[in-house]
Amino acid sequence: MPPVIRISQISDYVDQEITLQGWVYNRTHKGKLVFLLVRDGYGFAQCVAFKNDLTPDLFETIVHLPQESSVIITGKVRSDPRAPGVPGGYEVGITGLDVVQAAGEYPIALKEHGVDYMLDNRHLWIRMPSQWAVLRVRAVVIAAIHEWLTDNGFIHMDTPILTPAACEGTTTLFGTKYFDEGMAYLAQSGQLYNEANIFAFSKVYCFGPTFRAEKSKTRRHLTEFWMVEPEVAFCDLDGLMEIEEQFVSHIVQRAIEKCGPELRSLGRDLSVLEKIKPPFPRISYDEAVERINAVQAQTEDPEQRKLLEMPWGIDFGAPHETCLTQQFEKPLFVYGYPTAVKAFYMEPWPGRPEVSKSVDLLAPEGYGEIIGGSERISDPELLLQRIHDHSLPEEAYKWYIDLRRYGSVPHSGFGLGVERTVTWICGIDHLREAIAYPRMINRMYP
RNA sequence: UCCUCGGUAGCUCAAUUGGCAGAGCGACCGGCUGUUAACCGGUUGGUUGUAAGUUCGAGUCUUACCCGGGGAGCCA
Repeated sequence: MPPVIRISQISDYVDQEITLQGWVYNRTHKGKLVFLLVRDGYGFAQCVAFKNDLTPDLFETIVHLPQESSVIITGKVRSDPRAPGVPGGYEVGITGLDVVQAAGEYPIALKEHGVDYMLDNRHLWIRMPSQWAVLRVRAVVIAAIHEWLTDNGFIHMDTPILTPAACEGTTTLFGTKYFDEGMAYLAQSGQLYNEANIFAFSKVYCFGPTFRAEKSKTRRHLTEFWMVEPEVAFCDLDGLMEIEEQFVSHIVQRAIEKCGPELRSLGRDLSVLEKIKPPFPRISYDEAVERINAVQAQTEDPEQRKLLEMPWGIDFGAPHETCLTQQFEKPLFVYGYPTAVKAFYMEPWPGRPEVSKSVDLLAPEGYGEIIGGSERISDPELLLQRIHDHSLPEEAYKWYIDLRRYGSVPHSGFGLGVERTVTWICGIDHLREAIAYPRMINRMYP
């Protein structure tokens, strides 16, 4: 048997005999020839069977091969610009074919389907080129995250998933009974543990699933999503923004480098992504409010005008983020949010206690927030006061306050949402396609 | 939780004023040597989301409920 190759490497095997192990994605029957679009996990390649080249039995088998049948194909690779696939441009002239299994009638025809139907068949949907491509990009994004952080002195620390209470005391949590200790809650952030970890390791990050029991029903929310949270000792807000822009640029450039065919197959314009390099524009919350108000003043549509209303002091909604990010080609830093709309642990702006040393990173093209971060309070007295102001149980935060007693330093950190980042890089319009098995308010199957 | 749109064949959708339940795709059979979700001919396919009501007659009108899409809020 000729060597088994990966379709992603097919261009290295022109004019050579090869073997493909894969599945029949599509079959087109043209009388005396049959086109099979075969996928092997690494790509999609057209294989062509001519009646004159094969035994009558084998040709008849190929003519009737059901979609998604598993096959082992031998043949010769040739370059042909007509051949579709990922990457396209090469096809295999079939000389032999073994059917591993002839598939039963497949639920997903290569036609239009509704979202609900596709999500019910998510375990099969991930085989299709668009979903396959997005999930390949996701894997590269995750690898790039680990790569950049490791190369830049960060150590990966795992933080607990079962936690005793709300870390930020804001969002709704999933609870479960925990033996005789009362309730445990699924983590919504590893940040507070990260803050403990930096005093041992200086630069750390956690990476894991995050759970929010909010009844959000939008294209930007999942109840279970993945977040990477770096935290850095001796780092202020400016230092944090420098890290973030280097980090995000690396992720995007790696995606272009390693997933060009996948991104192109999704219809993504790579020249847009190639511009994602430091420095990123930085504007204050104050300026952002002014910019939104300026756009709002020129908006004719009364409905849109109402959505863009933006008095100083409120947090951005989706329409505000869209309005801002459409003004820039690169991701946009907005820093200095009102203290009142942010978490209790954020350092106040010097001389402006109503503003916090916080910064969000908004992805361009209307994709919106992919990072939330801040400099953390380092003074123990101020931290204690904030805990009281937010009516949080002091006893539960004893260990966290300890961190400010024993060698406190200015420190900062952020959280990057993996699915939002993948959604933006891929240019798709819904978060649910950026994870293999999305968990949403009314979906837990499959 | 709120606003809004929808639920008819395996899938995507039609069905005029309340008057015979239709098409495309899929599947199956046949034809075709360059298809890109091929195309052409034929066959197959129905508890119209559930329950009640109005009516000679309901996919269509009324009420309640269930399920889903899009948006808002909240956030990554």
